[in-house]
Amino acid sequence: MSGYDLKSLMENSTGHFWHAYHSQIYTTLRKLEEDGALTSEEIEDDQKLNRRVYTITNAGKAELYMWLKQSLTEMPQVKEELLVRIFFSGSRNTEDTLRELRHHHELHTRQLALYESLSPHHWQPLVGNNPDLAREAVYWASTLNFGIRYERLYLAWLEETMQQLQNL
Amino acid sequence: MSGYDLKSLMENSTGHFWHAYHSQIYTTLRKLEEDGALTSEEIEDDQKLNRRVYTITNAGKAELYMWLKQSLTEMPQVKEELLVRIFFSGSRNTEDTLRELRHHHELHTRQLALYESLSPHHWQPLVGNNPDLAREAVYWASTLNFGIRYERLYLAWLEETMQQLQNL
DNA sequence: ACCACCATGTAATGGGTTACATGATTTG
DNA sequence: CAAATCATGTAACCCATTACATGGTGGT
Repeated sequence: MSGYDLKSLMENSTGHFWHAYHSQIYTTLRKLEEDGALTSEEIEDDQKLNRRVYTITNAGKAELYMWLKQSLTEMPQVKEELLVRIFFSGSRNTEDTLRELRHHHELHTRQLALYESLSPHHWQPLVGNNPDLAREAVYWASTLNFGIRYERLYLAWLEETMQQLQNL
Repeated sequence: MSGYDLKSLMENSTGHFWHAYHSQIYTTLRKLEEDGALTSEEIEDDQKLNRRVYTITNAGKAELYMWLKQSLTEMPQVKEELLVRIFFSGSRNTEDTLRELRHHHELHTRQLALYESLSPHHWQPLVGNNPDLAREAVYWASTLNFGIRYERLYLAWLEETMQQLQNL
């Protein structure tokens, strides 16, 4: 697919656990082509809409499988800016902190609704009776499930924290 | 405090939502001193143990308060490598995936136990009857609480995912 | 006409990681 | 005497973000 396609696909699939800006995607695709992991061809679409479409090579697939083969042994380190802000909020006006938390409560409520609307049975028709896709779908569903659980955790934590601040 | 102190403090306080390597800490402290947010003095400890101890300036405090004043309006974007791996695990041997998940289950079990052992009433004695510290402690407890909830979510998700993979 | 979306790139900067580098003190 | 911990730094590199930059298509 093209850089643009990849960007769109990422936005509504891996977006909640891995994202990239278009600038990074285009430069990385070029670099991967240099390394031999991808090939590309420019497609001229009659009406001069130029798209550069990439295809993974066998070497590229081999690299992916290699990456999967060696397990991740460390716990990924979290970076949550909102928690840093809460950590230093002792010197802050409580009402300001509450306003910020309420705003994030709204954001995460919307995010949860979005994930729930993407629930597995929605893409069931796409999978159809292809057993390979059905197998992959289990893994995709698992990552979506993480997203749903994460949003629920976030909302529960926000609610508990707001409650505690109101009791100060 | 010194760079070394900061590093140790971060490891057992903000570690689960913000971390930094010593190389970054030392260079950033120097940069903040240049910017006038910190001052430092070298302390020679009789036995020639040189420590460079930093103190925040009023300008530095003002910067911190400014940063707190302007709310975070965007949702911080998550980057979870394990989820990327799961997303691409359709082509993988199920047993390999399960082994990796089991390993992470162990890691997160240990992490949860650690957080639970740090539970707020443990640092109650430190706070004593200082009302300023008591106020701050509410915020610190809130971030620790997030950590505990996060580890529980992670474990529940791992268990559900392992169950589903075993049913394949 | 303007806006949203399709489509692609480069450049500058900033942030973060790994590796290189050193040396003292304390504990088993 | 070896290992862990205290203590500090630099350099190279890589990854990621923001800003700069361009131009076509389709709908209201």
